[in-house]
Formats: sequence, C-alpha cells, structure tokens
Amino acid sequence: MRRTRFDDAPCPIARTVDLIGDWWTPIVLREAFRGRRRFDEFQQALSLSRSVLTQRLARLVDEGLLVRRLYEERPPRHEYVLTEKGRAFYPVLAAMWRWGSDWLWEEGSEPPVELYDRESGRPVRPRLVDENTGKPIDVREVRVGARREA
Amino acid sequence: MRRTRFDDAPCPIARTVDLIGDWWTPIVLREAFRGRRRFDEFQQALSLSRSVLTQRLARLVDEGLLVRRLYEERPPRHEYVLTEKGRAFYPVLAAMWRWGSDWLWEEGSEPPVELYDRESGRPVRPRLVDENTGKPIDVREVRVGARREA
DNA sequence: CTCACTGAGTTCGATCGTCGAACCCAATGA
DNA sequence: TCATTGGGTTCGACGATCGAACTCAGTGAG
Repeated sequence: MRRTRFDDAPCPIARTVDLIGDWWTPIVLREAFRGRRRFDEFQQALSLSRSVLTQRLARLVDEGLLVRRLYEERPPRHEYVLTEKGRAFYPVLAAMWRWGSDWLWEEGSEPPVELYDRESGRPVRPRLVDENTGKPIDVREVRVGARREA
Repeated sequence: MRRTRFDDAPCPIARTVDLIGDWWTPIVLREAFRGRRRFDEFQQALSLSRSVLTQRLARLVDEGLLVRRLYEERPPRHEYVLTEKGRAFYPVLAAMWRWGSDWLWEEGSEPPVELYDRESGRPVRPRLVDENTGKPIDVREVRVGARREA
C-alpha cells in the first residue's frame, strides 16, 4: 500500500508533515542550514545512501525549499542552496532543537550541539511566542478551529 | 535494511526526528492537542490503520509524551493523555503550522484551520524568538556548534 | 440465554519505501 | 592512458505501511 498523502489536507501541519515527514528530510535541511551545498558534502556528512539523498534533494527542489544551481561550467558542478521558503523553515528545526534538548537528554550528558548568537556569542534558546502580543504560546490558551465562533 | 536510527545522535534535532520522523506521529500528536483521548477517536479522526495507530500510541507512551490511563473499570477502557513532555512539544507543531500556512497555501485558498487565543478570540501567529533577548531568530545570526569557540 | 454491538486492539499478506553496494558517465589531472 | 572526483542511477534485499479480517471482553436488547 502507498503511503497516505497529506499534501492537500486542510491543515498546515499535515501538509508540512507530508513534505518533511520522514527521517532524512529534516536532517538534510539541518545540514543545508549549516552551510552544506554540494551533493557529496551532504552525503559524507550524513552517510546516507546516494539514492535516498538524490530523492530528498529532488523533492526539496521540487517544493521550492532549495534551488539547484550551476556554480561551475567546466566541469558542470551543481549546488543546492536554500531559498527564502527554505530559510523560513528554520523555526521548525529550532523548535525541534529546543524540545529535543530539553526533553531527550539525560542529566549529565549535555547536548554537544548548541546554538549561539553569531555576534554576541551567547547561547540562544528558541521559544515560541504570539507575534501579535509577544506572549508565549501555551497549549491551553490556544484553540484550533475553522473560523472564529464567537 | 533497517531504518537508520538517530536516537543517540549528538544533535537534538536528529533525536527529535527519530521520534516523530514519520507521517503519522505528528498528526497523532496534533489530534491529542485537539483533545482526542480514546483509541477509536484517533482512528476515526485520522482514518489510519489500527495497527499503525497502535504502534504510534505505544511509541509515544514509551517515550513519555502520552500516558495510557484507565478511565473506566468495567468494562476496562483506556485513554491516552498528554504528559508534560508531550505538552512541551506544542511549539514544534505550532512552528509547522505557521510555516505550512505561510508557504504551502496558494493565494485565494485560505487555510481553514487556524489558531485562536481562547480568551480574546483573536488569531495567534506563532513566531520563534530567543528567550533571553526576545529577538526573532534569524538563520544568519545563529551559529551551531559544539561549544563556544571565542 | 443468545445475539449483536462496541472499544481496543492483533494478525495477515500485499505493496511501498529505504538501504548499501555496485554501476555509470563526463571532465580532469598525472 | 588511467585513476580520480562529482554527481548521480540501478539493483535487490529487507523493513514499514496499508486495509481487511480476526480476536476478545463486556454490555444491552430481546
């Protein structure tokens, strides 16, 4: 049986999951944010099979998160660079980073990978707030719905 | 070949992806945040196969995002309820929601599912900021590293 | 007492996705 | 001429996902 698709679901979460809901795609994106661009850079950094990497990059290019760009004529060499849409995805990874580092580490085994402000060098702790009010988003204070009811 | 596991990777993103990096787990969590608790509630809402739902719920219970609780003695009935760890996952879904609604919708076809503040009824737009400074997180201003270098 | 029904799963076989290894090809450099 | 490198594609084995069918305990109707 084929995988159930969510790409036309009415829910933005479902559509997003359809796109990145596998084990490699988010990691490939993470590497893109780290500045990797070339096929072999990705492949060596992640040690995933070439066929899977090819598929993931193609999907990301297809969906407009990456562009495949010729950066050398002879011999022809390509690189995969984040688009605006791709860069906009960063908060999702940052939210995962935050949750993972808060909840998936045993005491005493600090996560070796952290985020720092490039300028100040100080650690950055991503947190989700409401853009309008600036207040942190608490599950119990948010309602999901098709439209405002009252 | 077995799927490559990331659950002991040094990167919080990788570990998080190992846990929720499939198509159903994030959607099951979304439904949990919507207040679903019983097996059949999930199954009917998502129309996924029972076997997959069983596996997903078991994994989420295993990892401590949900608890399986007896809420009725005779006949014995169970429900799956979010734990603190599970509730803490909300920002990841909210970030996906935001990105999906910003980037995966054509003009003119508004996402029918939105987020509202329970009290004010006003729409909520999740945004990621640095907890320390309150500044929005921009990719180019954040560096990933094992430890601070200077 | 029997039958149908419900909640909560497990089992089954088919199909799809993932994996590493091997192969391919063009351009370059020794 | 031959090996190497970048950037893939092809292949076959195996693991994951699917819907459908089955299970089992309790319950309520007749």
